Amino acid sequence: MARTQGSHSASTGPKIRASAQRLFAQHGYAAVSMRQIAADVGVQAGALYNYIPDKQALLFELMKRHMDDLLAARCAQKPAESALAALEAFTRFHIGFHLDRPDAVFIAYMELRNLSDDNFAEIERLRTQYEGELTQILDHGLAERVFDMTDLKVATRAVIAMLTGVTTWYRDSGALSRSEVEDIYWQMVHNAVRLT
Amino acid sequence: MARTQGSHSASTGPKIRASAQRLFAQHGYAAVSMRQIAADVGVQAGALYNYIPDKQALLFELMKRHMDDLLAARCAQKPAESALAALEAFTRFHIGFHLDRPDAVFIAYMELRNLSDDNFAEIERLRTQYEGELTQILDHGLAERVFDMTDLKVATRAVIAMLTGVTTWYRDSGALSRSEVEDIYWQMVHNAVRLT
DNA sequence: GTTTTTTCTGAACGGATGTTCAGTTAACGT
DNA sequence: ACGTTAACTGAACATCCGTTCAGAAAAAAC
Repeated sequence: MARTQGSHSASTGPKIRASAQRLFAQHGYAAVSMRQIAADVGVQAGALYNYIPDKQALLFELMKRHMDDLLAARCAQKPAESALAALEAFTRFHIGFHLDRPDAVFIAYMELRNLSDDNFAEIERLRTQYEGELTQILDHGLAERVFDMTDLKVATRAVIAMLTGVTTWYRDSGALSRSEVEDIYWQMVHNAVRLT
Repeated sequence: MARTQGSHSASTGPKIRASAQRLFAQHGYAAVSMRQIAADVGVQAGALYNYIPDKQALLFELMKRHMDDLLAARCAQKPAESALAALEAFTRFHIGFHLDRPDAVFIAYMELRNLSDDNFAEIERLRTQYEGELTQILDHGLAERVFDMTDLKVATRAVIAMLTGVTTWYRDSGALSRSEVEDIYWQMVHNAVRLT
């Protein structure tokens, strides 16, 4: 046997990424074999190599796409009029974006050590760029005298860690709606950095 | 060849755990082979099985010990006189304990999905127990009217995520001392939950 | 000094791993 | 209708995996 019915490049490529994303998020990059991904797509392992050079490149592409999406979505937001409004918008955006992509988020945070040195550097660059968005907001808030914090960089990381943490426990089937979760986190973020 | 000079059970056991902890933290459980661990200990792979039933048990033992240490160290703290003092003590304790054990912390947060169902349930139980300590403090603060928060459980998780995040960036060789980091985080945690 | 026990080696087990490739077939262009 | 191309199969490659075990040697017991 060889080429199967209804097979074409346009659908297999995305299918591979979708299967890999789900499997990597569930079991981890190192624990998932190319044969498992192929089986999930409905194809033999060799066929994967028509779409990707190797397993490492598949992981990198998933993470790169996720970071590009994140930065693009962030840039698409309309600029806020004040630092306070900007921080609220960032908080709600971050929570919403991350809850929409639990698998991609999981991979982006857990599989950094499985990237080659070059690939890691690229992802880290994008991550730092995103962090910079929040740093800028907090910095503006300092200038406007509406925020107060001892260390700008530490505050940036603390806020992002707190917000990203929502993905470890939130489930759509749970008691709280997304907007309720956003409200709760926004209150805490605001209090954490507000001028008292 | 067979038994080597200076070999004895009392030192090989701890060596295995130490090597496994470092390698698991660095490359991930699934990416580290028993032969790599054995080589790091200075022994052949087969010798490991005099000390552990299998690889899974090795991972579980590392995580179980970490959680037991965490809960024991927490219980050893003297009780605080107020909710505010208790939250400050918890904040400083959590940061200090976690910065002392970067490898163990990394494993405890990253390798949960590589635990068997039974082992996962046990670790999860201990993690929930630790979370409960913070929930209790926040609850007392609500009763004392010094804290205010919309959702007790969400606040617990948000604070823990923020505090644990320190392990992802802090280095002893960096610009900030540990007590400076503790001060900064304590200020943010306090503000996040204080009554306004 | 001899025997017993503990600790480890080295080889082996069946199976899984990422990746390559010649060959086969479906889909497409004309 | 026919030739070309794109998509995939299935087998093979060398290498690694976790785990077992008979046997050897060092340490401990007597």
